[in-house]
Amino acid sequence: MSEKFFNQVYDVVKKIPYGKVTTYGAIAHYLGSTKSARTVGWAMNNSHKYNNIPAHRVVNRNGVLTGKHHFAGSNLMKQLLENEGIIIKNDKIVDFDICFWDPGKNKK
DNA sequence: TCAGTGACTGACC
DNA sequence: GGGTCAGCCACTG
Repeated sequence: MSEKFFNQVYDVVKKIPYGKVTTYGAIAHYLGSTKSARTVGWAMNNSHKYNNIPAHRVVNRNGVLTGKHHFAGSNLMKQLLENEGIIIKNDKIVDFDICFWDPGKNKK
């Protein structure tokens, strides 16, 4: 089923620990193909209808908050991340290398 | 049904 | 080192 891909994306995002972030590519790679990152993005686009998806913890490979415009406020995504101890500067995660969380590392 | 689009990424020139 | 192209999957008109 195609919705399984979405379900897996949501499942991974929900497993992101507090104070950690991941990338579309990491999720896509975890699900099979790094090139499926677009679909991950589309899944996040649909995630707004779910209130248990921490989409603010998902950024692109540069650590840039590319999806912040999809939140209620442009600074909401930044505020949520900073609230978790993540430093944001110019819509970009400063200590991205430290905050990065790889889904594969958490694989059961 | 076909074509276009999207919160992306990697490879190529 | 920067711009362009193609691939991925799902949704919409």
